[in-house]
Amino acid sequence: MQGTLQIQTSEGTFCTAYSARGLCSLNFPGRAKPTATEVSQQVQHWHRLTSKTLERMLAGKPPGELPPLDLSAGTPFQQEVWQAMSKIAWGCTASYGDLARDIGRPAAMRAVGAACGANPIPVLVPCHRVLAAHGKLGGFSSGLDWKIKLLALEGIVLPIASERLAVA
DNA sequence: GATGTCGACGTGG
DNA sequence: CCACGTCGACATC
Repeated sequence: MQGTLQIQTSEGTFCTAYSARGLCSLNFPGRAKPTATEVSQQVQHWHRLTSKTLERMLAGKPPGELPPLDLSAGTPFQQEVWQAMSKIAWGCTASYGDLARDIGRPAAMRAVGAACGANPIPVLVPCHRVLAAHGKLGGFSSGLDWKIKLLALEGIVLPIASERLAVA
């Protein structure tokens, strides 16, 4: 670990941690002690990108340039899931089943859900853009209210069951 | 239609 | 073992 830093936002203080490879974790306000350490120039640069990205997203704008993300902490399966997740564009959504199909394990949707919950970098690795099938909200380990807020910021409107029936 | 139960998957406790 | 951020199939009213 190369260091830990904080980001002050209108929503509270986020905590970040960096490895030699890039950003390796991000915590919502209140989920970790706001400690900070001295860091290298390299990490300071990454942290500027992280802060900027977070601010943009909280302002309802697309993320812009991301710092390198170090997902090597997860198991191979989790890394596959997280990588598939990062490919979901801003303002778009996918279901747990979709992700399972993307990584070639159509029956592993439940495991995908578990992997989403283990995501070390929420928001930047957009776990909130993953909904249950048929546009239902699904769950969110760091608090459903965050998921709702983030979706709203991206202009995503949840389909309603009765609407789907009308279309079909 | 609206419910209820079942099995499949990977990981951590 | 079990519990999870799931899902579709099938069974039954």
